[in-house]
Amino acid sequence: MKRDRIEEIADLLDKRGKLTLEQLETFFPHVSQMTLRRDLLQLEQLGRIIRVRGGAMSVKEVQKVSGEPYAKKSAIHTDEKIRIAQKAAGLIDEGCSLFVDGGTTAMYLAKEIPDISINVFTNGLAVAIELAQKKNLNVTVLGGQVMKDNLSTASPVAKMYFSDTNFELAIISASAFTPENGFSCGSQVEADLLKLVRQKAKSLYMMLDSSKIGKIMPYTFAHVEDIDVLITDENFPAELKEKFTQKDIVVM
Amino acid sequence: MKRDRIEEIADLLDKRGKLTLEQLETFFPHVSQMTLRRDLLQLEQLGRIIRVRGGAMSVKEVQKVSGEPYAKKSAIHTDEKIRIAQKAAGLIDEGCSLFVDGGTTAMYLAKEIPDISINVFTNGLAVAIELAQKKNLNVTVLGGQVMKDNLSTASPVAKMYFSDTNFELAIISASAFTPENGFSCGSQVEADLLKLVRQKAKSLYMMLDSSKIGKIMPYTFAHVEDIDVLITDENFPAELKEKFTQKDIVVM
DNA sequence: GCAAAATATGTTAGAATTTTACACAGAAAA
DNA sequence: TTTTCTGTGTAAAATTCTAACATATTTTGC
Repeated sequence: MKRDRIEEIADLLDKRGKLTLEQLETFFPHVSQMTLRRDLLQLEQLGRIIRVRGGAMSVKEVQKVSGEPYAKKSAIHTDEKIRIAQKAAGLIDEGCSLFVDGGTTAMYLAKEIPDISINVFTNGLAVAIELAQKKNLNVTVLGGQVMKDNLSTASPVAKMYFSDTNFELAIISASAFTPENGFSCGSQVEADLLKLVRQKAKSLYMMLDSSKIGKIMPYTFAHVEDIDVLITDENFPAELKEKFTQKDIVVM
Repeated sequence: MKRDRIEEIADLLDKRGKLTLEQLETFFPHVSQMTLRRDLLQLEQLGRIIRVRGGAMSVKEVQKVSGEPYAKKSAIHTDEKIRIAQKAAGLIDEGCSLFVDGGTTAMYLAKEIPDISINVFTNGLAVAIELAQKKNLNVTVLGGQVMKDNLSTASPVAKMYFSDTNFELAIISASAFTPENGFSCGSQVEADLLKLVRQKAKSLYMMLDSSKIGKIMPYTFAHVEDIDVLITDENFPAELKEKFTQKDIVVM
């Protein structure tokens, strides 16, 4: 219930841009002001809002003024991505080793991953930082040249890491998808890395919000039959779902 | 004069991200707090900053993804560290390759590093993200297990990176220093990494704020004679300075 | 299933910040 | 020169925030 309330506050703030504590109290009459304050504090620590005198405002609101590449990108289709991330997080079992990519969807996943004893490998700096907050979790970041647009690393050197590391599960996301061209992204080194991940992981879960369907990016790193589970939102077309389920791929 | 002051405040905020009123007062000792408040109000109305409790933050800063427990830690001895970082940043030439560690002092250095064409290697995630904001600069992050307390990576695997990379200069900082025990830190893998850096770099610059003098941490990674330049603050004891200059080490 | 621990919440007092109001000085305008 | 306006300073008042503790609720470990 706390989690729900905090999500609701974040949504409200994203919608309204700015809210005073007084306003928040009318929205949540059954909890005390202090609780709302504490909720705001948490949201601030998550980086989703900033607290100002009297209340708080959403980070998105601030970003309207000027657009930093990464932050801006992660502002679109927030709700879908969070829901997808929640679904994905539910599939993670204690004790497992998994790979998570460095995209914006993965960032939401990182926030949803429970604080249990698991090993996570990632090429995303922001993802790594988010995961490092959790006590029981072990994070390893892949080294390499930092790509400025999405704050993830990708380099041929990353292969070296994989020679000594193992993970059962990889949860990754794509920038684009069509049935013909498969899952694709905009960077060749990233595609190379993800191909490697695909080969290394026993299971491959793909997160794909429906806004990416029908788009094609230059580098394909996986096809329909390569994945085990597709995690998406309600707007995912039924006829496409067929294509996956026919190949025994779970769509959720 | 009012216009100039307001511009200066805006610039300061863009650089530092966040300032308290108290800090602003030390920057502008000749005007009253109330005047500064009024300045901030104007900047807020212009959309350039956001006023938060205690002070204000630049709009740019809000867009950052940075990790919070880390941010908290970096609040102590801020002013000294910034001054040290500024000195260090002044020593960086265009076109060079350098290594920067992942500590809090390094974080300030990252903010001060000019946006020129250089290659930077680092094991600090927050440092890497900060540097990734700069267009002309090329950042490479060392992979490895993420240490939760300081958001940097350290792993034996990092050595692999060094086989193929070269840098003339390393600017690093220590958690503790005594003349007898040298420069030390709290993590063995980090110490190993820094030793490697020391060997690899042609020049080694050490940032050390005076609060760290006299402390001893478990793992020493460098001694007095290993470094080329020591960058410190005004409170650095004169008798210690002797020890360095005797060995032809520049203290600044 | 129970006890212990951890987490979440409520209540208050006190601290800190911000605002308001008014006074004063100096520059610009009449 | 006088008046007006802008910039500034001072201090009290209003508001917001934090800290501390008490209580409830949930989770965890056995």
